[in-house]
Amino acid sequence: MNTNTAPDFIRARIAADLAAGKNDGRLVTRFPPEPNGYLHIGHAKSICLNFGVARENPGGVCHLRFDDTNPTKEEVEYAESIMRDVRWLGFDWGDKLFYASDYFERFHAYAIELIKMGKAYVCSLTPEEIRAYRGTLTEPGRDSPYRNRSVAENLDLFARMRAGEFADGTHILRAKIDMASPNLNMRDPAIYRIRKTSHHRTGDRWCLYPMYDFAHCLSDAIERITHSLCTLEFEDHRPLYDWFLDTLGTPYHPQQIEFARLNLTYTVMSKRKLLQLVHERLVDGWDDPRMLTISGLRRRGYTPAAIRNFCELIGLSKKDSRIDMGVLENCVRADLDENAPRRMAVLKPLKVIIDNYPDDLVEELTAENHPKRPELGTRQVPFCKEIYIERDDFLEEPPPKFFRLAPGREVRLRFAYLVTCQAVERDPKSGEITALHCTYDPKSRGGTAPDGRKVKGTLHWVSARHGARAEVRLYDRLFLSEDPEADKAVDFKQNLNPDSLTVLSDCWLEPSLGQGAEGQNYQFERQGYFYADPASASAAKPVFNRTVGLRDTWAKERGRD
RNA sequence: UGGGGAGUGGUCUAAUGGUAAGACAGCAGACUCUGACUCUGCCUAUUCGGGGUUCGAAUCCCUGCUCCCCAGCCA
Repeated sequence: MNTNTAPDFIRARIAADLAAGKNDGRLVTRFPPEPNGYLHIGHAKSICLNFGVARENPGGVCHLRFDDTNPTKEEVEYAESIMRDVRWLGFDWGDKLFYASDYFERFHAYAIELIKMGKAYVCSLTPEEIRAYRGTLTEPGRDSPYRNRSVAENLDLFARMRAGEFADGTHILRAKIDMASPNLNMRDPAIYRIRKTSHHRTGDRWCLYPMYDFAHCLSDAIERITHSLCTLEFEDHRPLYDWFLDTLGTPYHPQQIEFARLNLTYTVMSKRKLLQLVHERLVDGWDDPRMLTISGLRRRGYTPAAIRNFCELIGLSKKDSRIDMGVLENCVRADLDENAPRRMAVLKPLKVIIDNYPDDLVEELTAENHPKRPELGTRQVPFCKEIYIERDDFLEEPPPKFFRLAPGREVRLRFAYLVTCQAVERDPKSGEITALHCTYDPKSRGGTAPDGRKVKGTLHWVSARHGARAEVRLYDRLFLSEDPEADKAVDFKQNLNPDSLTVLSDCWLEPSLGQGAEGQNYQFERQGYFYADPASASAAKPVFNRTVGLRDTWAKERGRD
């Protein structure tokens, strides 16, 4: 699918490193999520990169490492969902599962080393004071009054911090770097803060926890990661990443390389905002099919292959960009077109009575499961005098180029018969069309007339006497504007699309779809791809989620008037 | 008027001093028992602007502009 064979700048660099014999020819990457939320499509890009690069190179390895250094935000539920999602996407970390929290003792030892070198100190300023001392983007910061505490005093204080003698926020351990650095990250950044919170893995063993900048580079070094790939916003953390490792003289010094994170139109990607949508119940949980989380996409009916292909297609660079949602949609269409079995389902039913069809006759007609893959076989679909067709497939006054059903017009019922509309039945009060009367050509069984006459329109249908009733959920984009976060003055939730979910509860499925379809992808012919919602398996009637509609040039044509 | 990044068709990505390529979108058509799929053709960039070096510049130099990130005891 991706015809552009040129490697991206990261793969090119890795290839060069490998060719130059760097890192003894090893290649080790890592995917380092914080277990503070569910994975989304943006993480998929990183997962495909890190695991992909490892898979592509002989001997390459990718670690899954939980960056669990902040117990106030992290939960096991998240860690579990992350593992499930990475696996579902088709990647395997083997026995390379790590937790930053497993290194807490080593981090602590490194911190003490820093103190002994005179490169770290306990600062007892309040958070507000620290901010004031930090200076601004254009003014240098000022040294903390605690900056010159003796090594002995720092050691003592740090020990007492660990022992739990101090309350949250009263002291932190800081690196002693340069309060005048133009890079704010270098103005004596925090290394350890006190958090009397129990951790999802270490319980109450610790009351002080390392900061990201300290923990991440050390974790990478401990695991002997060769290429530490992260997003652009960490670019100006790289000097700090390098400072810690150089200052401590770790046996190994990984290379951090940054790339642009994924943005998509009509959605938000930050975990913080997704969490808000979940907590404020604006969506139906992390796996709401409108969410661009991995679990949401899964429940929507996306396939791992489609997501992987998408990640490959969009490329990799350092340029801020926003990918059109249509690209993602095309990727599932492509996968499902090839792999999803076809079925017929009527979403907005209109009854059709075939007047010249025997009252009690039921015929089992043969329908192919996939037009291009005969090996996927056929199925039998019952046909009788009363059927449903799609309301949109009939128009009393058809406009030009409309070649579906209309009074006096003949169309084909897919895999069945040619029928001609003879009369319209309507509600005398409302005038609403309640049913159509048609006649069929008995000689057109299967869908072709022996005289070879052509009909332009083919409609899908379901037997009104045999079909299974179902609920179908149609999803539209979650937000109204391409970039819901564009206007910083407006809450992004103001941009939510009120019509992002449409529930159709009077849908009719061909009988083969009535039960046991959960977790299956189908194409409902002429409509789109649908996924039998596993979360609704116990509902009274089957529930199908629309993954994505078929490309609809007729709708486009209509949209022009 | 600090620091770090980035600017190539509508959108992504490639071309790494040798004369702008691919994909998606769009448009037109062919095919069709899915107005799908597939196929064909077309369209859109003198590469953010301005200078310079060079036989030759998207690539190198100078200069200007625009956008993104950084002032958490978040990651």
